[in-house]
Amino acid sequence: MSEETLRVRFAPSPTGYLHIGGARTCLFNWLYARKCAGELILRIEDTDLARSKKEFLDEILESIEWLGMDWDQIYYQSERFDIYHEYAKKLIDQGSAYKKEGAVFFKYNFDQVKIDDLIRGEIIFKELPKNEEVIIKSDNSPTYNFSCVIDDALMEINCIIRGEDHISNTPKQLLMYKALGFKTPQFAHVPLILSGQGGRLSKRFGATSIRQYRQEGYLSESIVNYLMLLGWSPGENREIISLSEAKEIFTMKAVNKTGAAFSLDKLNWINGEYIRQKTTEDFSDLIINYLKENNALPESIDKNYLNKLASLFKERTLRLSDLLTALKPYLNDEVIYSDEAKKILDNSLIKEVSFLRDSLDKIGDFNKEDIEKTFRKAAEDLNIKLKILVHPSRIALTGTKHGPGLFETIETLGKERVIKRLNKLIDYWSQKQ
RNA sequence: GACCCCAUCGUCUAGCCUGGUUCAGGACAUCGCCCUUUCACGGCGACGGCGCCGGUUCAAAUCCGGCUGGGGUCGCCA
Repeated sequence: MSEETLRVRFAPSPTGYLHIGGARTCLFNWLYARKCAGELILRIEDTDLARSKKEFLDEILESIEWLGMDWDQIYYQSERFDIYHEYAKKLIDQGSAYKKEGAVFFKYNFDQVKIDDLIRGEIIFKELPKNEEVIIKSDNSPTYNFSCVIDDALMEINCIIRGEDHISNTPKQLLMYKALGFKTPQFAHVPLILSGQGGRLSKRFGATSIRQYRQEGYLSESIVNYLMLLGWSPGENREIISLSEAKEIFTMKAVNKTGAAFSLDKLNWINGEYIRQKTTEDFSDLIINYLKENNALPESIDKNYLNKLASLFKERTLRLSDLLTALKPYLNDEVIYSDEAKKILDNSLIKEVSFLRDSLDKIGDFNKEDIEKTFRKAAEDLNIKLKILVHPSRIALTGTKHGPGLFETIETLGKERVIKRLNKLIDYWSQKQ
């Protein structure tokens, strides 16, 4: 006796972009399928012809792949209307369904309906709000609950992994399985993702599509990792885990029953972790692509320079989008002093900074070690603390109070830019007097 | 309202199935200290939780019941 092959499915509706919740449902399906050497079927539920759009479909497929998942088969419900009609007729013929007002209604009686749920155990419904359900609408298209049952049965899905919001759909679907004589599948209703406030995610959250997170500079590894942690735990106090590792140790039993609130803070932290794990070269490539996508990469900037920026910012970047502003002084000629920075500039140091500028100008090989030596020597000669030179210099060069180590920053920017910017600060002070 | 699901730090969770080894472990966030030219990283530390009431038991976060609270569903949407 051979074990039955696991067959699961993810069934998105192309009436919107792939959102966080859908992505996680897909993820659990994928993890379970891969862990059990089963098959993942992608079923596009495009029965609502008016609202389904190619644009959404493309985005959904693209996002699934971008996240690092794949599928074994794909079906489109819009191509299967004949099949649904055939089974509706069967139900009518056997007296379980009837036509009314141009639609087909499935009628049912029951004592109780039992759901075999891998995550929640047995769920028993003793009452349902209705005793009939539309299965074919008056425009001849099937309803969700009907096409879903027919397809899950025909595609031999033996474990249905979906959101908890579908629990209440399950009894009527099970009744249809029974009426049609189909073998009933197992279920796994995964908890919902809630907004930070505890409510439904999609309703109060703006940024819910995977595409949007991608545009904001989140890495696919981070999103997948975070989504896995929402409702599942790899154990051993692990927080950072890759898809390929997770698919080895995933179990449905370890999936929680409780809804989980989405935390941008934690996602940001995970994204930072993945960025820090990148090699400088990889991070540099990421930056290049991101800047290009946002038309923020001047042509004069070369790869070598970007590698240096990557190493400067790897430890201090949470999202690639943060770089859009942080990198401005490095990519553009103009430096704008922030309001916060201007306060430090109240104290004019024309003499000291001029001296520093002249000292720096004399350095032959502009490297951070010699730059630091020059700074220390200048401070000593001027009989002031190093800080007194460091803070205004940083502002002169980048416009802000914060940033990477100053000496590395100076080396990266190069002598020409540095001298020019120090002169600009000196001018700024002169004009204030 | 009816039906269904759920309940450990502010948030995500480990522990719960197989009660004692847990005056509950980790992570994010917050706060403090260290490192340091700033920010960040890193290190160290603090804060903070088993919703409530009963029951079972020598013993309950762990088992049972009720209550309360939160969530979901009640569309010819999916």
